[in-house]
Amino acid sequence: MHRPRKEMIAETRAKLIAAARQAFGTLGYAEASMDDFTASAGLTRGALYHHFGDKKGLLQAVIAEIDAEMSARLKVVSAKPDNLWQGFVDECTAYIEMALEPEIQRIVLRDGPAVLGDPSQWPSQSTCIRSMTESLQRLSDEGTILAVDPEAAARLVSGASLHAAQWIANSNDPEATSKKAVKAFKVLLEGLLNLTGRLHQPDRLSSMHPEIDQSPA
Amino acid sequence: MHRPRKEMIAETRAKLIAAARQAFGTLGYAEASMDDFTASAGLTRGALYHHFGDKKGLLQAVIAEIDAEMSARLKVVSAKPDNLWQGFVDECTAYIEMALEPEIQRIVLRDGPAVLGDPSQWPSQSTCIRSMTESLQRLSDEGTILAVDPEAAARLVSGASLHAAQWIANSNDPEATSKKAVKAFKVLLEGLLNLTGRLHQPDRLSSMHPEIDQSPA
DNA sequence: AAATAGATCATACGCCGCGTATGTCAATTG
DNA sequence: CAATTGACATACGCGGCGTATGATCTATTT
Repeated sequence: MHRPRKEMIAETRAKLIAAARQAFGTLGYAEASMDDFTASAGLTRGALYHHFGDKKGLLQAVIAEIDAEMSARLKVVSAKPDNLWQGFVDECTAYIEMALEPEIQRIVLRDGPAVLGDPSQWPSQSTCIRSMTESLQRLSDEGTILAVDPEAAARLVSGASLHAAQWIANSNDPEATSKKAVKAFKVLLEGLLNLTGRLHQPDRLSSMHPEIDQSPA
Repeated sequence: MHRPRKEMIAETRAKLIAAARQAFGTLGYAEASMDDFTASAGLTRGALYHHFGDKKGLLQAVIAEIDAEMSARLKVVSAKPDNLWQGFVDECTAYIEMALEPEIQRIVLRDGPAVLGDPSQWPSQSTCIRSMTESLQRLSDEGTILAVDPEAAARLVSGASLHAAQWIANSNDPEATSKKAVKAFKVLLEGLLNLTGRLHQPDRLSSMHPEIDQSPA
């Protein structure tokens, strides 16, 4: 039987990825010593070079894993409501909230781009963008939003979301900052809505961030 | 006379910053050898450590220089038109165009955050944000835009701009991508406008990107 | 004016981390 | 059962960084 063999290999890969993810997330890519975190997985750099080629390869694998998780979470969130627009809004909210997590900030948003180049080029990041793009495409077909290029809108919205998240996460008063960011984000998103003949529909966005106070300034 | 003395020191600092800026911009921070680029400036690492403490310190100085240039360019652009909104739009345009420059992408947008942490924390990046924030504050006072927190809006808009710029710069077809991005950006920005009683004013944004076709899809 | 102090920069040393080349053992294959 | 391949560990060398030390020059002090 050649099963335990394959399983051992998969386990080795998984252990390396897990150890690297931990090290990259806490120390950062540059400060994480390959000798150290491979040892913490009960292995050596030999295994690392065999499976991933080099340190960058491991980072790619770690990011791919994280991005797959993010994408899965987004898909669940956006598919939940029957209202498409609400699904999109929830997706944006979830996106911001994920970008608040230190591990994602550090590995995906900071070290990733520096080491692997612009995220819009990786297959992984495209997954999240594609998810958001599809949501916008459906909204466009439905007539809910104006006729803009869905991918372009997705990238702008995700860019705004990510910056908002980093701003919030590194703020002295994350609560207050979050309130301000969400309100402004709400206004920007309303720019996408097709309002012909129905000027203001604030309720559409009322559940952007349920846990946060939405009362006007 | 103790003038040449001061001048020599300033010149040394300037030479180090220039050499580092060149190396960081082309090779990237991690690949840039301190021995190499100090030598290219006719100096050694001794001078570097004396003036800037370490490699990070030099990066900070380089970024401060670049950011000062960016801020100056933005101030000029935004002050030119008599129309405040037009000034803001021009400022956004200039922001995107600067973010297309490889040196700024590499040093300020990718390596900077990875090495120095989130940009919203550095004094430098705040300069650009503050400039945009002030523009939005005036527009808010004027009643041209809705009452949102100016800093929040500035950060969202700059985030969207930066992502758009990176997307464009790394695209296979930058021309086409730019068209799509600008149109979507236009729609989002219109979300900020206070449209009470005057629903559509597309001409307000007509000069977002004069060199690029603005015709509808 | 001689001496002292402090600043500017170069030189020299050691450490650590990465990449590669090599070795070893187990598992698969015929 | 011999041969081969794959999975990992070990060993070596190189380069980069940081620091400690040294040399030179300038500005003050008396």
